[in-house]
Amino acid sequence: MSSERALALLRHAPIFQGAQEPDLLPLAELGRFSVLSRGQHLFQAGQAVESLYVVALGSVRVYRLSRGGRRELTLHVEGPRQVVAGVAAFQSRAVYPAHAQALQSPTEVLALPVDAVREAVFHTPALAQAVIAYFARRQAELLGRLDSLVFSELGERLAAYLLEHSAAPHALPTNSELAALLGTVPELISRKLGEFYRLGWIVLERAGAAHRAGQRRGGTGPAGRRHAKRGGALRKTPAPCPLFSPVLL
Amino acid sequence: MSSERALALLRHAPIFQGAQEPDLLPLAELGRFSVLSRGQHLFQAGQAVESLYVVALGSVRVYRLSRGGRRELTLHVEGPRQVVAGVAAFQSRAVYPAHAQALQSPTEVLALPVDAVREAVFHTPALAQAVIAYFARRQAELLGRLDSLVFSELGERLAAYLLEHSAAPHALPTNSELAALLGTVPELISRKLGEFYRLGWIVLERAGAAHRAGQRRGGTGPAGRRHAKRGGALRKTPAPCPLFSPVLL
DNA sequence: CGGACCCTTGAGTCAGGTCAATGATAGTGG
DNA sequence: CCACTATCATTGACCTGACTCAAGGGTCCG
Repeated sequence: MSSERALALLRHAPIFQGAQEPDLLPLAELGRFSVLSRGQHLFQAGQAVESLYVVALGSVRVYRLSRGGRRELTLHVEGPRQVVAGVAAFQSRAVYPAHAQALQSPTEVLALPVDAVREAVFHTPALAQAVIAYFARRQAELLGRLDSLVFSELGERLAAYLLEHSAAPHALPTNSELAALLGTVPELISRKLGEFYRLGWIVLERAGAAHRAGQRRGGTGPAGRRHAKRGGALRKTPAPCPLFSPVLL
Repeated sequence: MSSERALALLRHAPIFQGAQEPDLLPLAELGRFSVLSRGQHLFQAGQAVESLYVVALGSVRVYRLSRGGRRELTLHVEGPRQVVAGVAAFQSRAVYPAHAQALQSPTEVLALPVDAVREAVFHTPALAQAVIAYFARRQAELLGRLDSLVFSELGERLAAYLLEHSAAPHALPTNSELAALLGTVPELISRKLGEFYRLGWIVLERAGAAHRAGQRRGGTGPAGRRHAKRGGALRKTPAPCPLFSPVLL
């Protein structure tokens, strides 16, 4: 039964944190899994909202395009157990406000019909409470995003990103992906990383031996790649590039 | 009884749209009105969240400061019936994420204790539903804000603002206020408005005869003030400045 | 009249962005 | 194994929007 998998997934989804199994059962039964490959879209901005998705495997990037379509801004990258379009599902004008695409190659999501979700949430206090808490968290994140974009400059945002993601040695996303995440263009990411490298804030390493876990960087210029650390008042060093680990200094 | 006024206010607050009077009664009874004068703070970012506020009269500006404190970004300006700190009230780490201050001189707000609000919302499906819808709207607004800040340049944001607020002839906020709203500094607002004026996109008029409705602009440079129109693909003309009315062209 | 604010401007600086060329890598189909 | 193509990263040249600093004037209030 796929509804068992669905139930297990829903039980651990933060958006429903605190809900009891019986509350989630009806939703789990309506859920349908589907598999996407890297680059495939779950939905495009402007489409009518039909489903809310829970990531089961892989990861999904939610992003908006600039009017000209020349630039994009990544709003979220959701991994397993995270929800995509969780907010849109409760909006009255039911169109997705952003695009969503799979980032890795097997990416599996559970689609839940929005009507059923609304129904369940509105009739189950525990669910409603969980959703409210989730929305509040979400908005706090967005606010943080907002003022980092307005108040801090690129170097700072990049350094913050690197520090935040330096827990385990791992590969850096593509420069384009980083650019979309930080609200800029790939060229600037390259320059900044180069600068950090020259300053000794980061170390770099070929992606060579790396497992090709869904996405890996292609060519590498002159010196290979860098890795970074820094920030307004931050202090930390980085390690190997596509792969890196943090080291305090 | 002030609780009657409170109830009337709550019944028309969008955050509780759809709720029935009996659901709101307990909240209304716990509400306390207070009056602030221009510039006075309802709360500062970082303080523990104790109340959620519903504006009864006047208007409240919610804003964040940059780390250095040199710049500020206005997140919302809430008028009568609107809620301040509606999202913060449901966050687990209970500290206000922003500052809030009265914009006009009598500004009256109804303070509701957050515990009571949470209690009421979590136990009343109609309220929970209303709050969820409100949060979803709120997030959509924030998203719009986000990408206008990331994707469009100042002239465009200013024009958009002017168009959006040109319904009735009325005074423009201070340049500093506009700057905070649009994520920039007062000097640039002045330059851009001047530019729009020279282009004939806006007309201006001394604030002279204007009623001093809480805030009015002080001195006026050379030509007085401007008024604006323009935008990526927008078409509209404006009228007198501090006071203006829109005119299609 | 002095002080506190505002608005307006000129000058100068710089981060961030555009455009385009160069080199590499990985994957594909032979 | 190899030519071929698509995707990336890196850089130099150059442009410009946005910001800072500072000065000049106004208005309003006490």
